[in-house]
Amino acid sequence: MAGDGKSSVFGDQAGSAELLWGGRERPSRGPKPALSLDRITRTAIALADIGGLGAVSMQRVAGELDFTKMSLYRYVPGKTELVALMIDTAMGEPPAVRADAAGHAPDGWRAALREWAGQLSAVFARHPWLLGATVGPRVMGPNELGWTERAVAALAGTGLTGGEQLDAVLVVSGHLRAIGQVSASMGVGSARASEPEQVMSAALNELLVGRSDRFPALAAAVASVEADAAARGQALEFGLERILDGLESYLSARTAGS
Amino acid sequence: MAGDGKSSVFGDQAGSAELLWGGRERPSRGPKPALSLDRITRTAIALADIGGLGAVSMQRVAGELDFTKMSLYRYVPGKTELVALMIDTAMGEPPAVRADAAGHAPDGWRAALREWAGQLSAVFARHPWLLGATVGPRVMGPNELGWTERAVAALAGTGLTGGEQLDAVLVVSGHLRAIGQVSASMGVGSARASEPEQVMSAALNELLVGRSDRFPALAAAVASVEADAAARGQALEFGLERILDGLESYLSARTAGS
DNA sequence: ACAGAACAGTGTCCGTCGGATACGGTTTTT
DNA sequence: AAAAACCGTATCCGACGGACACTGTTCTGT
Repeated sequence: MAGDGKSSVFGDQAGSAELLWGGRERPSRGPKPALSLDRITRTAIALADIGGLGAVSMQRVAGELDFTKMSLYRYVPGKTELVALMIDTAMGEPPAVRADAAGHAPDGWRAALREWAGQLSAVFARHPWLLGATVGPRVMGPNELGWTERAVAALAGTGLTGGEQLDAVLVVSGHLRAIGQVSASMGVGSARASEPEQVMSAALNELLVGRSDRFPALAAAVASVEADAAARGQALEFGLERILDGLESYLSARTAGS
Repeated sequence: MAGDGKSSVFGDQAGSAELLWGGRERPSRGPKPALSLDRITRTAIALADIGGLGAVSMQRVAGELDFTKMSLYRYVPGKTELVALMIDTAMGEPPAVRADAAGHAPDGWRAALREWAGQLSAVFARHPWLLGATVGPRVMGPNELGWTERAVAALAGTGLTGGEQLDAVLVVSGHLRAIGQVSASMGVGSARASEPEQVMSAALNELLVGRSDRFPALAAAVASVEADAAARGQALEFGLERILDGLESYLSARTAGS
């Protein structure tokens, strides 16, 4: 395993890597394929957008295309690889970022990163299953890598080291994922909510009834949210701005010190 | 669905809520149960710790206990509820936090939150499947709620509004989850790594070979990490401190302004 | 032109999964 | 002692991911 010729950090996931990055030229012999990788992937994404990742099965995808289940395996080695393709396709090409001659964002790293976060957040909102699909080790595709590139590029001119740039991007994307998590809970149950805090506090509130003695701080916080309507709907922005604040103060402390 | 008598944000998850929070008194008639909810849950956790959530199936858990698969359904309504129990049990009781008479942490909110993060991070390291199990809407159990209570309590005396407290806790826990994600990738593939950045840059490096023109900023950042050994192993702390910095600067700006 | 190689899609089979149902044995209440 | 309640088991089901053998189609080398 670790001693074979083609050593790679990808391990058993070479199939995904090849499919995501490889050219896949058509063989010149045999009948023309009636399906295409792209069509399969997009059909699977459409199913996932409606019913979640659980609604995506080989037979359902094939059925949607009026084909047999096994025909899909001519295009995709297995479901794992299909999901990998779904992820990268659903991410889409990262939006182009404005940059000056030096490759830096004209409005500064903070605005660039903020815009990047908003766009990525919109992707998560459009494809909620992405949050569940991107847990655990996997191979990044070109689009996903492109998104990361954009974020790192926004931080490139700031004086942050390479490792710090990666770490910072991880913090921001982690926050977006966290927000996406609770946003994905929206519309579940009887209390229709439209904002993350509402979901959180609605769910928490029900649990906390009659138990505020066990969870006093939490009960107080939830009660405060329920009372103060103006405090709602800011979870994404609040967290993001706090992270950006933290980066900014770190940067100014660093430039002042050195 | 939304109009039935017992309206609840839990929707179809009443079973989990009852199992997690309800007393579950033994019925007085019939033979004594040979199993216990706790034994089943702990067996399932042990399986998940070794082979991930995918290694947990009803028959495997039952087999481990030398029982039939269906016997488990006397204790648990379904697998969803079993996983909910696994989550809350694996989280464990939140560690007690030192507090003074007013309920505030003696070393300040920053130290308290930092310690909380370290402890929660250790839980995620011990049970990596928790990251994958806690995606999507679900009912929080008493332990999970207890962890949240501790974090909110640490922020209770800071001047943050209730909603901001919840948001801040969400940011920190989101960061821990993000770190846990890439830490869970460790040991996959041939490159044995022990720190998040190493995993990230090792996986990224392999993809970036010969493609640095398409991803210049990323390639530069990764190269910098590979070169600078001292920059490694700080992902958790770096991100956490940045978040705490951001909260601190927000707090000082607020108290200065009002 | 023609044979054979390389390919595409199908039909059938297997093991595993979560779960429903029906049943016999056990313990307590009346 | 009878009846009710409960425990664990056996059997069955549909859906899942996937292996394999097979027929039909298309291109290539002679």
